[in-house]
Amino acid sequence: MDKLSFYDQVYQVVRLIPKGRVSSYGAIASYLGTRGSSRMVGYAMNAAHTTFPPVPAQRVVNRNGLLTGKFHFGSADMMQQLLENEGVKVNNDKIVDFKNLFWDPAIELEL
DNA sequence: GAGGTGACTGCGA
DNA sequence: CTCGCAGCCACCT
Repeated sequence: MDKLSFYDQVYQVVRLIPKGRVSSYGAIASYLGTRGSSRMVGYAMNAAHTTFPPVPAQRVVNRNGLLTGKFHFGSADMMQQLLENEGVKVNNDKIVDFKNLFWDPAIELEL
């Protein structure tokens, strides 16, 4: 726990997100016990592409299911392409039926 | 050591 | 309903 940096904790949780599912920054932050630091989760994603194996950051979106960080993938359409490739429908940079595809580690990992 | 940044969130007007 | 502001904390320069 304490041996891993906050980033590493975020990376591991994000990598646990099943294919075809999505999660939110706040959910991950809350699971890590830093609900108030939801920004840090997003910030961690900033370095996600520098880690290996790469973190499926496309599965992580904001509380509204909006692809806020799409621009950080290099191309604005990249994130949407990746999501659709996994079976997640995206419309106007927003995940379709987000609440249904939502994956909360605090609940899923609790079982 | 101190300051600035940020892929968010929640509440208020 | 939409827009704006403040809080939050780890990492970087």
